[in-house]
Parts: sequence; structure tokens; C-alpha cells
Amino acid sequence: MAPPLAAPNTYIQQHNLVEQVADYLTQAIIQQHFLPGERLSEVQLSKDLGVSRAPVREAARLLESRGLLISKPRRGFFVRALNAVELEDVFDLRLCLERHAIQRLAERYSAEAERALKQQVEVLCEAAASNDGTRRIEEDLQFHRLMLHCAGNERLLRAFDNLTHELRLCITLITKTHEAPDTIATSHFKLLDALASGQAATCRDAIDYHIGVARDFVVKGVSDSGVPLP
Amino acid sequence: MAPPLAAPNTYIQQHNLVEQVADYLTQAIIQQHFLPGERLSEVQLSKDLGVSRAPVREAARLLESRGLLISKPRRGFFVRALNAVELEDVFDLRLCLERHAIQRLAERYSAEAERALKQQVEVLCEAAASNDGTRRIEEDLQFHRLMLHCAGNERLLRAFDNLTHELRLCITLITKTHEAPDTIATSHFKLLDALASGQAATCRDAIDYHIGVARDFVVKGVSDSGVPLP
DNA sequence: CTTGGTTAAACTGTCGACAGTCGTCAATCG
DNA sequence: CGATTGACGACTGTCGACAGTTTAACCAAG
Repeated sequence: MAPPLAAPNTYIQQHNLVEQVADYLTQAIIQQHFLPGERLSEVQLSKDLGVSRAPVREAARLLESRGLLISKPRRGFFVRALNAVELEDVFDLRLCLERHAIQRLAERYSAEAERALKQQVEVLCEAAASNDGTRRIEEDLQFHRLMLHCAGNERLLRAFDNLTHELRLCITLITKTHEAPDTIATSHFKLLDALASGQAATCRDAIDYHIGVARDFVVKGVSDSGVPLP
Repeated sequence: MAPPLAAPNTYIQQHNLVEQVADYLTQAIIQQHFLPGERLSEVQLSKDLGVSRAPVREAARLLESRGLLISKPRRGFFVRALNAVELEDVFDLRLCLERHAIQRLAERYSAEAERALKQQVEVLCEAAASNDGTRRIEEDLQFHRLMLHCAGNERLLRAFDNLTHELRLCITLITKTHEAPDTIATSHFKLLDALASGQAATCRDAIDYHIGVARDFVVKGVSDSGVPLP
């Protein structure tokens, strides 16, 4: 998939224009083809994608609700730029959600859930060994998403998905940096061990450490590169 | 404010049509002028409100992102109907968020925050003594919103706001039932006491009990009236 | 060279219209 | 009599256009 468009109407084809435009915009933003703080022109996007402004506007509103864009009245839509405080808040909320999820999951841990999670860790390990930074991160998020799914609260999962959309805003900044594959493997197996133990405190400690490492990693990646302040 | 419209264009006046339509729809839904599961006709709404379909569609998408509406492709927008499981999930997530918030707040509890919360409890007590069921609930929610605000994580507050939108879906069902004013007062003062104690465990127990009571109250109210299943 | 005001271009917010699709209802067939 | 199919009607998805506002450029004055 290659968002930046030369000739009009290469991707957008038929129905569900809103969803297609939203996907296009999402990819373009997380791949930083649109920079944080940049203004998106509705007419320009319409021309580039070969659609009218209506689906573009609705897609933009969708992304606004996901925190990828912000709209200023009579000004248009801008790519969201996370500052340090907001990034801290995002990880704090992620900690909140995952703590709760791992506790709920521990209460109802099944062989089926364990099997699914182990399988995803294997997929993640395989991705971790590759050079595709984006895939590595996506599979990592997918593991956590699966964990929240197995926790059995769909609403909790939705909140997590909303959060990951914002996470992806600054994910490209860390796709370059490699984390050792075995580090990733052991770090996730520790979560599985904690779940298998069934101890609430063990689970909490495990997820606290896990998210803490991830947060430091992203914060470091962001501060190492040039970044925003709204 | 009285959403159900007889003559066209009584409320909607000038700019910010999307927001105005969204407010109108929100009020109409939580006051059950549109019933759960009911289909909303874009053209009908356009006629009633005296605006075109574009702002109606965008407002509907906004409410969809808040969980008040759901869209079925080529079918339109429908008022969301929460079933028992989803309601349980909502309160579980609320517990998750408020547990985290009260812990964070306890870590940074200031005289200023205490004053603001106490003031809101007083407002709530006054509302509790009144006969306005909706106001009673809104002031209750406002107290919790203030608590999350004082916790210092804007993203956490946003997640809570999203959740309360869904809560309002079934709030009208319990506005009729009275909870004794002194019960409401003491129940919230207990939260303040827990915060003042600075003990994490005390705070957690207090919020667990508080949310548990609220959940039982709503669940009972819902099961007492006729209700949904998607 | 800077600064202030004025004008023009570009853009957003909104509107009405058209085409394709889905649901409904009635007529027909088994 | 029940099921199937066809046409009709209503509605959504999308489009191009207009009006008001914001932004940008340009010119003139200090």
C-alpha cells in the first residue's frame, strides 16, 4: 500500500468510499506522509483521490473521533501532534486498561485463550526477527489486543483500539530502532507465565513492567527525533 | 430544551450546524424521543430541523463514534440498544477508569482539588433533594467527571466522557426512581474521606463499592422496564 | 526594512440533485 | 394456501455548486 498518490483514482474504486478514504488517510498519517500539525485540504484530497468532498469530510470526522485528526472550525482538519504530556497520558491510560484486562483475564484464563496468546507470541517472535519495523510493532499491538479480547469485555477492547490509533501517531519514530528479538520474546512470555500463575499481584507487576518498558522506548524514540508541541 | 419538533427550524439557527444537530439528536435519544433500535431517517431529520442532509450525516457519524448510534451500510443510522452484557461491560470499564483515576488523584491530592470536589458534592446534594431526576444524575456524573479531571490525565477523562455518553442511553430508565438524598451524600463523602486518607487500598475499596451500587441500580432499573436485545 | 491595511484567492460549511440499492407489497406460480 | 418473483417507492451514498469566512499576498506609508 502506498498512500501518496500521483495519478488520481488509483486506489479508490467503488463503494464504501468513506472507509476507503479513512484507511488511506490513516496509512498516510502513520507513515508520516502527512506530518504532525499539517493541514489537510479537503479539495486537494478530493482531487488526489478522485472523489468528492463529502466522503473526505466524513472520513476526516471519523479520524477525528479516533484522535488522529483535530478539526478547527472554519480552519479545517489538522494532523494531531502529541506532546510529551499527552504521550504520557496515553501510556498511563494504556496501563490502566491493560492492568484491568490482565486481571479479568486471569480470573477466566482458559486453555483456549492460552493457546491463542502463545500462537500470537510465536507470530510476534517471527516478526521480531524480521527487518520490517512496522510489522514488528503491529504484531506486538496485536498480542495486546488479543489479550484484551480474551479478557471478555468488548467495550474495554474498543477503548484500547481508540488508544492504539493515537499510539500509531508516533510509532514510525521507533520502527527504525531494533529491539532484540529474544528480549521481545521473553518479555511477552513473562506475561503468559504471570497469567498461568493466576496470581493477581504477579499479573499486575508483569504488565506494569511491560508497559513501562514500552513507554520508555517510545518516549526515548520521540525525544531522539524532532518533535511537536501544539 | 425540547427536541421533538413540530414546526421546522425552531432551534437550529446559524453556524456550527453539525454540533447543534448533534446536541439535538443526543437530547432526543437520551430523553427517549427516539427509542432504542429505532431507525433515523436523514431526510426526515433534515426536514424537521430545516437543514440539509450533510450536517445531519456528519452529526450522526459523531454520535456513532460516541456509541449512541450505529450505522448499517445502505440502511442508515439506528439508535444504539444496550443489552445486559454490554451494560455490564460499560460498568466494568467505568470501574477500570475510576479505580485508576482515584489512585492517581490520591497521589497528587491537593487542597484545591478537595475544595472543588466538596463543592460539587454540595451541588449534588442540592440536586438530590430536588425532583428533577435528570439533573440528579447529571450532577452525579459531573462529580465523577471532576474527579477524573483532577486526576490529571486528559486522555483518561476523554475515555470517561465516551463512556458516559453510552451510560446516558439507559439513564432515563432510572430518573424516575428516587435514591434517598442522604444516601447519595454519604456515598460521595466516603469517596472524599478515602481520598483524604491517602490510602490506595481504601480508595480502591471505596470506588469499588460506589460503582457497584451504581451498577446494580442501573441494572435493576433496566430490567424493571421493557428493554433491548440486538 | 518594517508595518499596517487592503484586496484577492482559497477554503470550509452548507445545500439541492442524481444514481444505485434495499425493503415492501402485490401478483403470479407451484 | 404458501412461496417466489417482479416492480414500485423510499432512502442512502455521492456529487457539483454557492456563499461566507479565513488566509495570503501585495502595496503603501512610516
